[in-house]
Amino acid sequence: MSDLLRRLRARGWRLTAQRRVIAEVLDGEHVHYTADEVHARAVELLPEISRASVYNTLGELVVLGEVTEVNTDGRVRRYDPNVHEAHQHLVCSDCGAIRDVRLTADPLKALPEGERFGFQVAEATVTYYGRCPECAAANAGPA
Amino acid sequence: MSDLLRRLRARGWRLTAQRRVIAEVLDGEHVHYTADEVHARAVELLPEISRASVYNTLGELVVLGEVTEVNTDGRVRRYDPNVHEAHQHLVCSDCGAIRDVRLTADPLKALPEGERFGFQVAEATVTYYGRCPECAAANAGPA
DNA sequence: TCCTATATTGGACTCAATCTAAGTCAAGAC
DNA sequence: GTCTTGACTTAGATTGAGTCCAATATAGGA
Ligand SMILES: [Mn+2]
Ligand SMILES: [Mn+2]
Ligand SMILES: [Zn+2]
Ligand SMILES: [Zn+2]
Repeated sequence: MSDLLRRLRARGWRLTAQRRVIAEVLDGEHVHYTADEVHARAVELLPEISRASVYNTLGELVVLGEVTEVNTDGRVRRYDPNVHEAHQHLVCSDCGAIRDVRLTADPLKALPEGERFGFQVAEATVTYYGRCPECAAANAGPA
Repeated sequence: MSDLLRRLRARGWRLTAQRRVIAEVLDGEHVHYTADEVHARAVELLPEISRASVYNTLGELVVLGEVTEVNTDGRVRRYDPNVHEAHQHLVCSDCGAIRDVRLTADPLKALPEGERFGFQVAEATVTYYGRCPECAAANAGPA
């Protein structure tokens, strides 16, 4: 993701080894890692990288709009580098697996003016929940 | 919410002072309290009630389908007693205020078969984000 | 009233996330 | 190429929501 690094450079970012490694971990589509998962993968490439740097860098990437925070389980936050293609998420209610999905209708259209209460509505996130094929195969009954 | 209490009784629940008080706090529509907010309000009515009882009871109410968990900020979980009317949430990105909203289209309809990846999709949650009128009035610029 | 299965309690514990203070180094200036 | 400096990184402490548990209390049936 030297594309990302180039953009960050243009924004006046100091290109440190830690930031390079985090950008490399976040390279690839359809990735939704937690901060600790990013850290674990970053450590493979740069053993001394600290958790704080991972949190700092992820937070800055979110502010810059290069990554978005996703929370599908109400517990851990995940980081999604796929900001170029508008998409929503489909989550397995058993195992937590996450898939990117593209909708055929704009969710903002489903919120009528009379239900906006004077808000300047800017964004909608939609999360679908269901059982994935693997979990359905592994277990016929409920979780 | 003696309606709720009656239903819980029918389910074999013991009616303790703590559970009565929690049910009373959750009475009323359009309420989205955190566990600690429920606890703070419950303490007004029953000073010795513990945080553990609030968490236990909220968890049981969720399992029984009498309350739903809502997470709009990726941090704290909130508890929503409005399970009788299907609705979604509109959240102020400045102050976190939450409004219940009713949609004109079923969000499940917007997820085509080709984007379901074999999942048995059961549910969708939609959250809208924007600035509420109060925050817009208080501050013209961004947060 | 008594009994006991069930509920409550305080406090310790977990874990993600944030903060702190001291040390490090990228990159612009020369 | 070397110097300088403030932005960056680090390990460890701290916070705060949420969980767990052994001891204690009690709802409600016998
Ligand atoms: Mn995604
Ligand atoms: Mn609600
Ligand atoms: Zn699954
Ligand atoms: Zn607001």
